[in-house]
Amino acid sequence: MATIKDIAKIAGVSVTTVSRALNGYSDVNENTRQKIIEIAKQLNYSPNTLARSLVMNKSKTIGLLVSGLKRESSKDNFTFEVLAGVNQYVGETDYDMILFSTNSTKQREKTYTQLCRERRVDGAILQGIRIDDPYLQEVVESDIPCVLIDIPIESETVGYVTTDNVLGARKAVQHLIDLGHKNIAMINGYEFALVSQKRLEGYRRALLEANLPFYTHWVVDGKFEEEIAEQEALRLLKQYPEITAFFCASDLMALAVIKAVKKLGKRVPEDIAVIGYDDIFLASYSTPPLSTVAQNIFAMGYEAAKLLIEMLEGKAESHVKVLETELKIRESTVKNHL
Amino acid sequence: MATIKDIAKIAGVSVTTVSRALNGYSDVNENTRQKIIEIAKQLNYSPNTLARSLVMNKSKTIGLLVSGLKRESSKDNFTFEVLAGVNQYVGETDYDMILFSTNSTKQREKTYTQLCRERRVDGAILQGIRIDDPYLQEVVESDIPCVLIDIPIESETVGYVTTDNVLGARKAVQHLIDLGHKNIAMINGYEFALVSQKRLEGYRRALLEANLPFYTHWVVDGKFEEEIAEQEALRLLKQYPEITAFFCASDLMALAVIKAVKKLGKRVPEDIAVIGYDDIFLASYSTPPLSTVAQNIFAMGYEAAKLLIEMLEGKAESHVKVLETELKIRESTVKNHL
DNA sequence: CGTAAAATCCGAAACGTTTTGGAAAAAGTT
DNA sequence: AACTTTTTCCAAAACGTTTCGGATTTTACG
Repeated sequence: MATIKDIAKIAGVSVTTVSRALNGYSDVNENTRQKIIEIAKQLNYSPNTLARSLVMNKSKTIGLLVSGLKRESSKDNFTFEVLAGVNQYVGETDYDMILFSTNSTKQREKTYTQLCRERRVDGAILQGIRIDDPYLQEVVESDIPCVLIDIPIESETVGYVTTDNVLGARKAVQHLIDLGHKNIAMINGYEFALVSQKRLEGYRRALLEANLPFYTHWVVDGKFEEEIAEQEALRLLKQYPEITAFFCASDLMALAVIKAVKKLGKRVPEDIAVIGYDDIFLASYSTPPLSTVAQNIFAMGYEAAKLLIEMLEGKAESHVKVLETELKIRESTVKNHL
Repeated sequence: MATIKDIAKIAGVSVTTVSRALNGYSDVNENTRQKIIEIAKQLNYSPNTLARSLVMNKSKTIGLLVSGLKRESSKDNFTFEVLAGVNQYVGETDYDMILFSTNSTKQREKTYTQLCRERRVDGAILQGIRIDDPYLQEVVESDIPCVLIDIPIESETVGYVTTDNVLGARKAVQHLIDLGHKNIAMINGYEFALVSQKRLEGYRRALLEANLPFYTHWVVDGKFEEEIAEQEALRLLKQYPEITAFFCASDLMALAVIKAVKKLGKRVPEDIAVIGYDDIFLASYSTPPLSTVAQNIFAMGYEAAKLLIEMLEGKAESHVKVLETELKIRESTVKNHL
């Protein structure tokens, strides 16, 4: 493979000159520059990024650390959309992206930090890492610039992007209240998931604002799993027949709740209204189509990449970005809506 | 960041020894090795892969070139599953993976080959590249080892993994024939898509084997798009009322066909049977659940990565892998199945 | 004890770039 | 003609690693 040296030899100049010519420095004669470019083209020259990175001490590479890059996670394609968003922005720059999956064998042997340092990534984006993951702390405390998705930690070298989960949940519950519901249960996700805490907060706030009582026994964790959500919904519906609406922390769980409602011979939304969270692809295809709080996950990925690269170039004003959510009203809460 | 030199200085040995100690060579005393390892640990040393790759002339990196890493492609998450599969296998090795998306701005400026050569990937996996993409030829003709997904090109340096699309289609159509259907239309994908050609071939073969006539006007291209598929199905159903079944080259199109059938006031499967291809997530959730030909896309990614790395290590017996498909019979062809 | 063999170590070159600090040549200015 | 300035070029060092070829020390053995 042709190197800068080969070009230099043929052109009869030093490697310095070739390097500077190819990189557009002004201290090389335009004629020799053209000659060099011509030769480079003929030799089909590609710069060796490895060598360049080594001497420049930056790789123009960002690492994307994701958990949940497994088969099952194609249901909610959160990870995929983040990935696509990151990829989109990265593609607009001269950075490349290297993908580390954390549920691999490697993870157990090497920490995220090690992976990043070995590959000399300039920065990293972390997605789907659990808040109690010991390695998370390690990355955050390292000097590797990184931006987190849905985890609000901020420092000199770390930023994050998230959506306003409190507001999102509030809007959802408010929508139910506006429809006249007074007895609204919540199927939450996972106690230690930050988004769950936030969405619970939004649920509570909405009730409070409407002067409705908040019952802790009407809030259950579905662990983001369909089966559990279905069981819990069945239990709640039997135990508290006064419940007329469900707010669920994920669409998948909301779909499970609908299933439960149907099993009891009741109708959605006439008897029980159900609203989800995420706006996964399935939501608009289900029967009835699911009302939900849409997050623009693609945008989260895009903004995360943008933020990270701005941080790397030292031109980030803020280290945090909060995106908007959108209430999508479909027929699981309002019959014949549009 | 600590280097091998720092370790050498502290340990009072040469860099050579440190290198060889850390890499497990046998010509270093076990005591000094332990001392070196200890120091490395204390300095929190991580080897610089860039430097290593530079001198070894291999990067232990594979490139994943995908098209279709865009927002819309989350419907059929083909790309995602391939990615997950590749990632899975790569995670089991000491390789890492760098992701190139071809629908980015960069693509227009740099060819795939350039991207690969600059980043010095050892090999590449190509997914979703159109068969008439001029850059495809370039990669294949370059000396970069690569494996293609669903494109049967084989050479010294290129292999591929695919599923048996002819057989898959044949099984689907045979299933319809077994149910007593004699007038079966096909909604195909895209003329230049290889899978479409193969599936058409399978459709034709199944008809032939059953001594049923093959009408070219009963085969239309839906371009893998829902709207087109729906329109074409409507047109066919009106024009040829004798049609009782549809074989579709993708699940999304099959769902669109079901929509069309319903619009005409007919029932699936009683009046019209519909079978798809892919087994996307949505297929099992639709009403009625969609019969389809399932491809294990995750496995395709996994096998692609495996094949590539075997090729890189020089231990690949064959350069091609053909995976099986599975006929999934649901209620869009057989009422009350199970 | 002397020598052969084995064990342990190391210096230096190499990988392909960028960059620093000038040097040489050309052009401009009195 | 004698300078200054500008333009154009380059040698050498540096980045962090691996590896080749050999040197030195220790051990084994007669």
